[in-house]
Amino acid sequence: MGGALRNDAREAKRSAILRAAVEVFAERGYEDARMREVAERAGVADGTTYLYFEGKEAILVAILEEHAKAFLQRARRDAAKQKDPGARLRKVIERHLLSLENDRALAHIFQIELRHSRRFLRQVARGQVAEYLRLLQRIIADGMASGRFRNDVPADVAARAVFGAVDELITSWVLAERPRSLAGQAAPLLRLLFGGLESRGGECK
Amino acid sequence: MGGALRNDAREAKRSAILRAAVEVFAERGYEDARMREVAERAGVADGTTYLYFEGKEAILVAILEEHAKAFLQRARRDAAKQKDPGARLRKVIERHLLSLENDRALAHIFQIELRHSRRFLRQVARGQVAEYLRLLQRIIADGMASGRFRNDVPADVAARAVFGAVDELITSWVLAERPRSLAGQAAPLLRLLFGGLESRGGECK
Amino acid sequence: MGGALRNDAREAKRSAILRAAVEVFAERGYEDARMREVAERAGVADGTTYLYFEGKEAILVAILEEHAKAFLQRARRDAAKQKDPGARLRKVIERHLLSLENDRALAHIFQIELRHSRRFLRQVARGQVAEYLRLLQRIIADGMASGRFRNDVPADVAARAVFGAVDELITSWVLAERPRSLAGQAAPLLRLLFGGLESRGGECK
Amino acid sequence: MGGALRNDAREAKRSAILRAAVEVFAERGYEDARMREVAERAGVADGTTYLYFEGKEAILVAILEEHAKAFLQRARRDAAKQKDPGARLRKVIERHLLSLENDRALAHIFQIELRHSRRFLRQVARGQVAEYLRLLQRIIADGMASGRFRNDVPADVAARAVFGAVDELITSWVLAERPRSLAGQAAPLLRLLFGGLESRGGECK
DNA sequence: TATGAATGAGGTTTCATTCAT
DNA sequence: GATGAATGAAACCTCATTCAT
Repeated sequence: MGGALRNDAREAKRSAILRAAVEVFAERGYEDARMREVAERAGVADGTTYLYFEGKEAILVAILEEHAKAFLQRARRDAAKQKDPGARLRKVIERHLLSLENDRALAHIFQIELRHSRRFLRQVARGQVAEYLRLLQRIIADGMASGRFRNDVPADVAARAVFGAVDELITSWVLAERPRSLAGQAAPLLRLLFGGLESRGGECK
Repeated sequence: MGGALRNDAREAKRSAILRAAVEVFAERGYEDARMREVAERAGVADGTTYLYFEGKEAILVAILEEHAKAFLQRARRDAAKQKDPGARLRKVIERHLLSLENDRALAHIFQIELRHSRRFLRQVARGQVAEYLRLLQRIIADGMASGRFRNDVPADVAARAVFGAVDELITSWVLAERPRSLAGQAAPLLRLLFGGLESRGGECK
Repeated sequence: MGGALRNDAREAKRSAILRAAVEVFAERGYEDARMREVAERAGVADGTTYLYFEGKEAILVAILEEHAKAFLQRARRDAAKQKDPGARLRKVIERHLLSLENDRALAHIFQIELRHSRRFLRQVARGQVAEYLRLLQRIIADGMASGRFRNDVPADVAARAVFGAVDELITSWVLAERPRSLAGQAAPLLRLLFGGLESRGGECK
Repeated sequence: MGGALRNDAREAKRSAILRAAVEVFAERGYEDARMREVAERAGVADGTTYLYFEGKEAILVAILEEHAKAFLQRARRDAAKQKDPGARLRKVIERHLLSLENDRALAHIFQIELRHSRRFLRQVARGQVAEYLRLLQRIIADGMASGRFRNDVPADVAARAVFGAVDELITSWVLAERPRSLAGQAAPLLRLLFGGLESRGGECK
């Protein structure tokens, strides 16, 4: 019980450090962020951060994994609730946009700071993205199997295209001085992704 | 004649430095790249790089601007040759994919190293992207005006979605250990972008 | 108690750095002095010096201010003990000569290294000199008021002349390969400053 | 004759470089002065300065030697014209003050930039000062021998005191934002140097 | 467990000087 | 002689990380 309490305290401190890091990384950028400032803002001493994380980059990794994991869970749960692949995809994309619109500092980390170096991207960030891409790909493949989605495009290419489109919208939003609501762009984006650019000519009824 | 270096000799040295920088930046990443190595590989002394560029970041900017400008020019010229907005868009996207597939180190710089920091992105890189987005948006708007493209999606959202989809494919390719041909992915991507995910159901015969 | 360093330990380290700097600056000259050597001689790591001082020039300023302040205090206290302006001036000058004779490395800094640049002189070093000149001027003005000193010479000119004479003696001493005792030159210098060059002819009995 | 002409041209270029250096050194300070700016202002190419001087410091030395030599010559000639040691000393000091008041940039060099480092002072600048001190000392010794000057002060101490007093007045003037005429301070300074600080009491009628 | 003072590696850049033309 | 492009040595300082307390 004492252990549980101490575990709670430990967890709280860990969270404080992570949250402080999200803010500082978003404000100054990862490279220009100072561990000292992270520690200060978390209300702990410089050295204490190293009792919770291996180092600066480990904090970045932890931010990524924690949020990515949570997002993927929610996305999977959302998807599971929908029968139709179209609805599933829609739900996931909406979740994606909403998750980041609700936390701009975190969005900043995800869209920009996590894309620093090839090494980092390859070893860490893309692991989570790959996971996400697999989810998208599975939904799309299901849609293809059911005849709902076209099947003359490889599912992995489609998944990456969908991800890229969503991702770019979010990056624009993060970089904009006066961003327009992300959620508001979900509908047109989905219309586009589902129906494509071309107008469905009158030849079809 | 004094020391007046012929302009083409100067230009050759400048190019050598830029090319060396592309390679070193791609190999080690911008942050881990050493100016010494850039100079060495360009076959000049350390200080010489500073006669041609203000500093390390200026080299990154020069790489961006030089290639982005050239790409935009080619893309505009390509587009101008096509009457149909659909063909125009297709041409531009193909050009985009091909340009980077032909120079993997450069692709690396464009997809990863140029996205370092918010400051850099906002002030420099996104300037070029914005230019490119405007080109896409114009083509799409034309297509909408002519009835070729659907018009229930804002042209700027569509442009960003298209750019994002292409961009993500390239990033995957850059990060892949054994990348599949980019050009080979152009056709399915275009099919998807033009026609959307949904199968044009049997209702249309 | 955490890492709270006792104040005297901190003070000791600060002093060690300052003393090391006095020596290195005197041996190599400020420009040729290496921060690494200062740190080494102070027995701390390179970076530690920057925990105590903002930078190299800040160390030079600290040397100046610390010693100048202490000297001025002693000089004022000395002066206060004397009733007669003549005795006051004598005391201050003797103090000035002795202070530097006792610490040749420090004298070197004061006579030479602190006079580097116009900027430095104007902004920093001369501030302390001005303080000292004001002390001299006040004593001289007192002497004039009391009839002890001639009053056909502006007190500020007299103060600068006195300072200049003392200063030059010290500089000569600092630069000499085999310097003669500075204190030993105090008496003749004072005789000269008080009585002037001209012999007080026999006409005065 | 052709050689003479070329010599003139050579001499003119040498002078241009020296004058440019005086200005740049005075404006920026020796350390912050750029050889490029010296060359530019002299109207020659960077490398050309090295055909006339060994390097940057050699230019500083040349400035010193040229002007010091000329000054010493004039001072000696002035002195030779006067019979009385008092008048001789007065003439020399007035010449000293005037020479520098007439060329503030040069005065800056002499009072500040030439006092950089111990090495420089010892090896170069002080050589000229020593020469000057010898002149002063000789005059003073003459005055002592003739009974004009007191002889209870070593002539070399007196010479240094006189030099120091004059030197300090000039330094103050160089550093002052709104300097008062130097020549105007000659009379009181001389009164002080000759008569000393003490009022020659009424006992002397 | 927490602290925070201390560490020390590491790199961009400047600029006096050189030398091929 | 003149040029000016090229050279390359050299050092201050930062800051992630450690570890004695």
